[in-house]
Amino acid sequence: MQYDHKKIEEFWQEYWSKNETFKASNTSDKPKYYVLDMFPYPSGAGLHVGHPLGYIASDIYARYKRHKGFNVLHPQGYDSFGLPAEQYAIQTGQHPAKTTEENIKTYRRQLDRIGFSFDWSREVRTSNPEYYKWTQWIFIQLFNSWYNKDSDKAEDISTLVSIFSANGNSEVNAVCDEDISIFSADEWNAFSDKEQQEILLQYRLTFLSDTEVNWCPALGTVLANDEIVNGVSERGGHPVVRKKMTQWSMRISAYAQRLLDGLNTIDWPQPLKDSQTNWIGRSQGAMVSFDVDEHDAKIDVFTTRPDTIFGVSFMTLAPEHELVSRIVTHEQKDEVNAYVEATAKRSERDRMADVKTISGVFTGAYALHPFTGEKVQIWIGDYVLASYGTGAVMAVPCGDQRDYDFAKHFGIDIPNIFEGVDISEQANDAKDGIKLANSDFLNGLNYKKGMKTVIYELEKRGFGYGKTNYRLRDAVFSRQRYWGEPFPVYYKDGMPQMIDAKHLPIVLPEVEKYLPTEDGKPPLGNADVWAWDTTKNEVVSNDLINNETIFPLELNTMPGWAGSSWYFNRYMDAHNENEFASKEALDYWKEVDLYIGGSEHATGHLLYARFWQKFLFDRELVPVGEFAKKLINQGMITGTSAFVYKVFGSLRFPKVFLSKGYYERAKDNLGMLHSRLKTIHNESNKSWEPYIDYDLDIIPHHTDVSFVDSSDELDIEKYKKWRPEFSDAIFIGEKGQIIDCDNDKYIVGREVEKMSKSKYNVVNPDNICEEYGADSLRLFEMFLGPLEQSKPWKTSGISGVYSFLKKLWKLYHSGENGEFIVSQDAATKDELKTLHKTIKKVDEDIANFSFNTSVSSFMIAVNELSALKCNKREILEPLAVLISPYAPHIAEELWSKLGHTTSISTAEFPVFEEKHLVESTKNYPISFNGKMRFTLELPLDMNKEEIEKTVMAYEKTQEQLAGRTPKKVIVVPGKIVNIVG
RNA sequence: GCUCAAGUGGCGGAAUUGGUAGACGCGCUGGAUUCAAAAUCCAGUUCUUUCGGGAGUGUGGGUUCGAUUCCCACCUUGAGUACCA
Repeated sequence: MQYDHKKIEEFWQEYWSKNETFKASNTSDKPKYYVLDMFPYPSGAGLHVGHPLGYIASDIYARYKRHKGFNVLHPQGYDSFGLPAEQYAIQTGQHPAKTTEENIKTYRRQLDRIGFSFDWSREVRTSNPEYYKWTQWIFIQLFNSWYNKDSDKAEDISTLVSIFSANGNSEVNAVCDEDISIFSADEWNAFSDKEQQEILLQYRLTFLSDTEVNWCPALGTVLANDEIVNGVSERGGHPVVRKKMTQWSMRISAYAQRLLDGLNTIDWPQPLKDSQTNWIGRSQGAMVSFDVDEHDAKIDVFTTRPDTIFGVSFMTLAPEHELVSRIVTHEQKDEVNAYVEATAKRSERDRMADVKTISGVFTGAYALHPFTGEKVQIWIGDYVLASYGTGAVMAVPCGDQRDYDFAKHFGIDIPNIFEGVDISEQANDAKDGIKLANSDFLNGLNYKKGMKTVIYELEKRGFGYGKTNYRLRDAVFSRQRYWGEPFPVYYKDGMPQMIDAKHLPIVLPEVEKYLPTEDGKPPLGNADVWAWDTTKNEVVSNDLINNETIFPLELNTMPGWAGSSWYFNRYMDAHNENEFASKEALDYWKEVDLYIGGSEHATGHLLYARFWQKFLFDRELVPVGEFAKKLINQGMITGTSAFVYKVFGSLRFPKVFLSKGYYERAKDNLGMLHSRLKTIHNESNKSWEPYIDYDLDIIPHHTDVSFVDSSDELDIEKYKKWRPEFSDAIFIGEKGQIIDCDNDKYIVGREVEKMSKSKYNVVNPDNICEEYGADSLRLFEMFLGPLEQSKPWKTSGISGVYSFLKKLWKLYHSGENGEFIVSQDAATKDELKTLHKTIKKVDEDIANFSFNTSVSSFMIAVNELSALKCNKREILEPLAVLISPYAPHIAEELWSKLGHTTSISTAEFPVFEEKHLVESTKNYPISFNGKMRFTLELPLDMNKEEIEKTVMAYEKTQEQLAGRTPKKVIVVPGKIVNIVG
């Protein structure tokens, strides 16, 4: 019987699903282990071979952990709210739910075919009302919470209300909006309900505010900072402008420090930690107040270098700064206004792109230096950003290059406050080993001491205080989209009201159009039934809205990251209707032990999910403050695009394509190409016009990779069929001949690019499973290279792992007709050595996540066993278990042929015994290479003690020979023995 | 600009407490089998050589008996980030 991957894989996939082999229990004597993949967004294009890479890795680990005796939770689901389904709906009118449902079906079919050990009974979909009911519920919890800096955690809003009614807000140390006015207990109690609500909203962890947001007119929605790349939308590349809108925001800034601290407690990749650290952007320094001369105003600045305060020679405000209009002098007014207007017109993108140009205007006003009392000019300049710090800087031109450039450009003084440093060419931004000068009480101090001293003085004299600043902004949580979670919010008297949790979910209403309304409201503005009846507690028609009991519902929906910020907790108890997960389930599974996914989520999903987890932890809704102990970023599998080279120009003859080699020569020598084309014309008996223009060019075109074989030769017939407009084209081969019969080859150009439909380089895993089987696909994806690295797909390489599987099969199907034969004889030393070498390697490899090298050891093992003609049960049985995480189907098949009636996934991982390696040590020749290195010749059956004895004896000889005492002796059984002097 | 990661055959990649560089696979070459092809099996495959050797892990230095591995400088590539005061 031949190795029939199709039959085997179909059989076992059905078996697993029927027997619910991988269903995890929430109670077990075994230790728990939670392996999670980042759940996919089910796009219309389906899976390509790049997608399952991380899933295969996590599946191998999950299966391995089962063999090691763990109760493994390995779930999967869908992040099914998203923009593509909505845009498709806008174009076709098809409901996104329907598109999503269809796409999920395709995904599920494709995933099933690869043989994952997912527990599908726990599947979640973020767009299911049973799921987003709890997303809405968490939103309500956030609304009902405030951040107490004294206890350093989120607390119920009721604790804040009781403080207010007892003591007012002057003593409250909370993370809240800036510029909150102080009130007493009496004042609080005298406030109207609406006034109280307005104040509380400034403290809640999710709050409404008029924020300047990134508005994308083309998409009709607001985008978060991480959804914008180079000033255009990440999806679609549309321009983005700044716009003020009333939006829900999440007070993630409250958690800035804890999100930073938490990074030290989790095993995540360093680059990812770095980018989160960077994104949070903690910087330590001081706030300093400068009085404005002749005005009752202060300019607050944040600086990381307060020690350089005696180097201040001017101040710069952002053009948007609120003080600008107040302090500008009469003479400077026109100039300043013109500048402010000009900057406002420029988009963020222009300002970013135009870093080099120095621009700014003097306001005519002066600030007073807090220590010297000197007058310093106040300028405005667009190099100062309104959104960071206070929107104003104290400029120290000798210590900051931007201030330096600005001062040089406008001829402002550049006082030097660094001892022995030349600042005639550029600013000095070095800190170490430099002492301050011309700095009054800071003279002679270094950076560190200067910082301490100046902050002490600032605080003592009331000019400022030490401060830690974060770059992390509060996250805008509203989207003007249809296909997202509706807010459980209605508006009474203009104030947002939460719908009581027992009436959730608030289900997405039907709409006729998925576009924003004509008066600019979000798509939910199209819904007729979208009002809240507070007496019946249900969603009712908009026509019924009145002032008494029925109110309009929120028209925005939640962003994509809402549902993905807590889904890992839902898998623990996916069907619970009373809680988002039961306490028992949460206490049992606690957190994800291994999380695998792409690094592109570093400052999006992974940061927001940590934020929500910390919030839920504060409110004692989850038992741990970090949701994933270990995280691995799998690399991307890129495509290998293929190119044909089309001759282009105002040619009056049929289309011509050049083979790669000929193209390489012709592209720099178009004259040669021209005469060649002429010759070809003369030789050719085809009837095309003889005229050839000199204006030649060659353009590479993508061609579908499925028309190209492993040696990069193009199947011209297939290409012509695919592109009928080129059916009469002429193909010129490597040597410059017209390709007629078999006289020449057409070779395509190759380039590694991201897999994408438009580049025709997508490889579908279905086709690979069909031809080589899922086991081959799994082995090959691992074999391609290290998990974390991105690497190009090359289908030709798969033959290696495929023939490995065939060899393994043949080893145990050696009967005349290929029937299963297994020997009961005891294994020989060499056979045991092969087995145990493999056990050791595979065990280590999986523990280190270097899956690629285990595939190599499987191949070595099977090659060695084939050479020994070993088909013994004693070897096969453990070998099948070793291979089963990687190639589960063939492993199950062999396992059942060995007479087992349960799945191989219940088998124990074989135990490595070192004696099998030591005892089969081979002979090693001595080589004396002139100095201190020796390799010992050891007898065949020498054991460990004997080796050590021999080495000891040898050490002595060496001591005499070299006159030195050896420092270290390395004994590697089966390899070499070295003596190091 | 800054931060991080990485540079090893024709290709993907092995080799980490510093100890036989190029495992394993692809590709290629030769052979066996075959009418032929596919499949399979065997041998070879870093470069160079006067067949003794010699050189060799981006470049140049350093530490060491010994460096792909550690240190310094530089070059290249990739990723992230960017007027953050």
